This record gives sequence, C-alpha cells and structure tokens, in this order.
Amino acid sequence: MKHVTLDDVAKEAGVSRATVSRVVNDYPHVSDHVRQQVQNCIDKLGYNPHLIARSLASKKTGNIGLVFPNSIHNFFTDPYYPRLTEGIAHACNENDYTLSLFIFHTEELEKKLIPRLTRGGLVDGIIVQATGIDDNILFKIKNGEVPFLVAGRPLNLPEANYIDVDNVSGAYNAVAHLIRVGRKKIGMISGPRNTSAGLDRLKGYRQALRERNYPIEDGLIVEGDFTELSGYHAANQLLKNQEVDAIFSASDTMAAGALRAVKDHSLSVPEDIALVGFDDLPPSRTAVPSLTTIRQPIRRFGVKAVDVLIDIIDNGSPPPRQVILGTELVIRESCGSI
Amino acid sequence: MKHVTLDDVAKEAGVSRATVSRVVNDYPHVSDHVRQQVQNCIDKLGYNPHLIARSLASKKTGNIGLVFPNSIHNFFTDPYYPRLTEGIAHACNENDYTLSLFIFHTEELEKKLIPRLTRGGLVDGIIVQATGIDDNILFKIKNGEVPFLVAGRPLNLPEANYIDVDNVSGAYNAVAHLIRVGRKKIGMISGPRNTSAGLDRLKGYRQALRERNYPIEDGLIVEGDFTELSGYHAANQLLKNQEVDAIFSASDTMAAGALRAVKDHSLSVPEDIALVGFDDLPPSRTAVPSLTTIRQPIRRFGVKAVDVLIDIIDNGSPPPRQVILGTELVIRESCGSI
DNA sequence: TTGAAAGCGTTACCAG
DNA sequence: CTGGTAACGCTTTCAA
Repeated sequence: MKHVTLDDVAKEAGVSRATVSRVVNDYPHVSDHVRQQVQNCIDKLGYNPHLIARSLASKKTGNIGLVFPNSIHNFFTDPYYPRLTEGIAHACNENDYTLSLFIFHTEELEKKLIPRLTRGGLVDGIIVQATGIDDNILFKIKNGEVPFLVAGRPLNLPEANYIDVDNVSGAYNAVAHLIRVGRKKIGMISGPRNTSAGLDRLKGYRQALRERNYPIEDGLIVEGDFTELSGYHAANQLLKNQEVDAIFSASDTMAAGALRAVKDHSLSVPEDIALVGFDDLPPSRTAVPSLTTIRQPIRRFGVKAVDVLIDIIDNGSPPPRQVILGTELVIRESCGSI
Repeated sequence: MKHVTLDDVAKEAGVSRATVSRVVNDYPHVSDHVRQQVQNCIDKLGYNPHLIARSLASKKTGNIGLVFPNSIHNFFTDPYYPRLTEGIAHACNENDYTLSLFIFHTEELEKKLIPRLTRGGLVDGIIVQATGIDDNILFKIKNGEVPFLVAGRPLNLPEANYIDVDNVSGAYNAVAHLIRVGRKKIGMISGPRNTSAGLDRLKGYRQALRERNYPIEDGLIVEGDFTELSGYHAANQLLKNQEVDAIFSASDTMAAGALRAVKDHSLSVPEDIALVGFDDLPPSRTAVPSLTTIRQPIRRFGVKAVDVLIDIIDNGSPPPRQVILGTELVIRESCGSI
C-alpha cells in the first residue's frame, strides 16, 4: 500500500497541490465549497501528511528533545525522573510535538549525539536535566543552533533559560515545621553539593535555623547523593555521632533510607526522631510511618517546561525565561505533629 | 549562523555534491585523495548532515517509537517501565536511532497520534507495551504501514512480533523453591488476569503445585494489579482467610505491600511467612528482610527489543520474531532458606 | 480564491 | 572514481 500524497489528493479533487495544503493546514482563503470537496477526498483516500517532508519544507521539526546527561545515573532508581519524563511527554503530545528521549550513559555517546541534536535539524528545542557544576554538556548545547531550557537551576550557566522549584523556601518550610513542633536538634541529609537542588535545599535549612537562632553545626549536615542507600548511611552517621531528635532529608528516597537506619538503631519515627523528606513521591504516602514531606509539582513542572520551551521556540530567546514553581508542606505521621 | 549544507562543502572542496555525500556516508568508490580533501572541508566548515533532509531522500527516518498506551497508568510508580525505557533508549542511541516516546494518557490522544505514527513517516518501527486482552491499540498499529514489536506476549494478537521473559518458568521456579524449603501452604498474589504477565506467572505457580501434588485452591490466589497497595490488600486477605506459610507475589512491588501486611499482622518474614517476588527491582535488595525474587533482565530486554526491531526493519517482517528471555532465581532472606 | 513553481538538503541512479 | 540530475512530499511565495 503506497503512501497517499498531497498530489494524489489534488488530482482526485481536481485542484492544485497548494490548495490541498491550505485545507490540511486550516488556512483561510479557501472557498467553503472547495474546502469541503478536498476534505472529502482526503477522507476517501485516507491521506496523512508526511511529517518529514513537512519538516523539510517548513523548517520546523515538531520535535522536542529531552536530554539526560551521563551524570544522571539513577534515572530509574529515583521515581523523580520518570515522573518528570511523563509530564513532559504528555505536554508534548498535547501541543502536537513529538518527544525524543536521549539518555546518555557515556561521554562518548554525548560527543556523538550532541552535534546531531544541536545542528542536525533534529529538534526544534531541547529540555536538558543538567544542573551540576561540572555538567559541561550545557556549553556544548549552548554552542548549537537550537534553543534550550534547563530543568533545574543550572549552576554553571546562570543566564540560561531554566525552570525550577523553589528549593530554598521548600527546605526552609520543612525545617521551620520541625522547629515549630518542638524539635531541638535537627540534622540534615543534604543532596550533592555540586547540584543546585542539593545546594538550595541546604541553604533553606540553614536559613530556617539561623532565623530561629539555632546553631548551625557542620556535624549536623551529612551529604548524600539522592539514593536510598546514601540516605541510610548518612542517617547512620547522624545517629551515631549526634543526638539529633529530627532529620530533614533533601529527598524522599533518601528519607526512606534514613527511616531504615532509625529502625536499625532501635529508635522510632516520629517518637525519637522526627523525619521530613522532599519531593512527595508516591511511596511516601504509603510508607510506615507515612512521610511528612515537601511536595513539588513534578508533573506540572514537566508541563510548564514544555510551555516555556515552546514559547522560546515561537518567540525567540531573549529575554531569558526563568520560572520558579512553588512547593507545599505535606504533613503526615513522620514529623510527629499529628 | 546559517546551516552548512552539502553544497557548501562541495563548493569549498571543488567537487560535486554527490561525492561529498559519499564521503559523509562512508561509501566506497572515492579515491583516498579526494576523500581526505573533502573530509578536511567538512571539518573546516563544521558540516553536519541535515537529518530531516536525509530522511526524506532515503525514506528512512532513523526513528524508533516507544508507545505506552493509556492502559499503563503506573509508568512512574513501577520502576519496571523506566528501567525498560532506559534500556531501549540506550540501545537506540548505540544503533544510531533516535527514540520517540509516546505516553498516551487518554484514548483521544491515541486516536490523534496513532495515525501520525503509523502513516506519517515519523518512525521506522514501533515498540509497544500492550499485552492486555483489551489493548485494541495493537490493531490500530497493525493497520498502519510501520513494523512493530510488542514488549510482552500480546494476548490478543498471538501472531505479532514480540519479546517476553519466560514468566511461566520463572514463576514455576519461585514456587518450586518455596516447596523445596519446606513450605506447606503457598498463597499467590497474582497479576491482573487480563495481562499475559499476570496469566503466565499464575500458570507457573499452578504448574509447580500440581507437579508436587499440592492442592490448588482458589482461595489461595488473590489478584492484584502490580501496585504496592494491591499487594498489601491481597496479602491481608490471604493472611486473614488462609493459614499460609508462604506467599509468592507476581511482582516485587506487590511483594513490598505484602511485607507491610505481614508486619501489620504481627507476623514475621521469613519465620512465619516466606515471601518471594518477581522482577528483582533495586529496592528489593535493600529491603528488610531482603527479598528473594525472580530476576528478569529488564535492561537486556530493552536492548534485545531494539535489536529485534531493527532486524525487522532491515529484513522485512515474516517470519514472525518471537523471543523469550530467561529468568533467574535470586535467593535472599525473605524465603528463609539462608 | 486559486495555481504554478521554486525551494528545503539529502540520496541514488545513470552516464561518463 | 566522479558529476549531473531526478526524486522525496511538502510549504510558501508570487501572479493571476
């Protein structure tokens, strides 16, 4: 079965190719009568526009690229990324864009594919998850011809278009809540200090303590890498060296590890240790005890990212788009306030 | 900065466009001397082939579509899908294909995009995750012009190309192991009976019992939907109505729920209840107790899927490709045999 | 309101 | 081994 082309329809309807094109694309300046007749032929022949040909002629690919650099090694371990991906995919479909997914596992793959991505006319725009200080992938993308948006505040390219959640105020609210419910010594399991999420959440923690005149001790802060296991180790360290009565974890996944560590120490949450996470991923709701956490609108984040990127594609890059989404404190059992 | 084209390079090198094309695509019949010279100009001008134009001329898009129909509502809740996606994405990149991701949340979206996908010349092939008996999306795709491969055994299209793990023998081995370690009454938390994974794992359970002359009782089988919560409810039901001393769960995620239920009943794993899961997802290793489970090679599954699809794309569809990957019993603490 | 024709940047065939 | 040239299927001016 051969592909039906614009020409076939034109011939069938006895009009020119241009006219059919106008009908397909809902352009004005076509008489109702002709439009109807052409539409009939389209239906009759089962015509579908050839998207590649359209791209070539119109110089728009209708594709958006989503890039995870090789610094993301926990794509499937942390539910955050799938959820983000889902939101972005959904929004792309809604906006008649196709989503191309690039998960770079190695630097070689990056080297090979970035040029193709940024100069190959493959995509109209790129969303890249690269907030790390050493994510030089951003510079490579920046040198290309394709507009891009960073998911998260990019530490090494402050002037780039980006979208992020308000990590500082989120963390601040988490810690402020722990103080409010009477906890005296609050430890923190931070994220990696070479990522903006890690840094900003730590900043919020410090801000809250400072504001209430709590001492800020280095020993109270242990760095994790957003994995469950690192949360477990960090919490162990905290429990062994410090008499904390609360822990703020920079992610739910690490909080799960912390919970495990607390139990291993024969302590209980929230009686002995109040625990607050960050993200509000699905497992946190069903955990025992259920986890108090900072909800970030991951799915909305994805949708908004696509909106902003499309705006950049359509309307040109400057001024820089920098969007911050709010968070929300979700109180459950683990903080001991209910 | 204008895009550098084949013509630009040709002019610069003083040869024809055709020759440059041959160099770019590593074709034979180009003298070493000319090849070298052209290559220099390519590097000098920073030429990158325009992939869309190439697609149009060569009638190959270099794109593979990965489709999750709207029946998949737990894309980000169950780590299985992200992991699969990652494997597929990786394999695509390795093979110089681009992966287009389609997550259909609604039937309307399916209606709108399937034609584009199967007749729009958007992709060279499709991998679709749709094994359910009522996944009519398969028929729509089948009616298109694009070769496709089903991830999992498609219940309603047995003659389709598909790739799956050996669910029957995997489940069989899980239950046989429980029998081997001396359990007498083995309950099962099954998957949905309108999916092949649900059905086949149930079949393996029955097979193992029958072979050892264990009675097969309906009351011992409770259906879940692969979510943690359904595992929790199913286990509760099992523990309330039956004196089981072992539970085989058709997925790790449901096993996590079962573990929670067992603890709620003040019973312990593995002393009172031996527990075996299916999948071997990362959290199962760090669970307390760690989970005995059937490991399926999810990542390899994705890689193999791409291999097979590319084979179909290159070499035509018949004969049907039906690939079954093996599984492996991973013995940890929860079955009580160590 | 419609049609003719010139691209878009490649590939692939046919001559030489 | 190399060059000329016709596709590929569509969009987009420009004229009519």
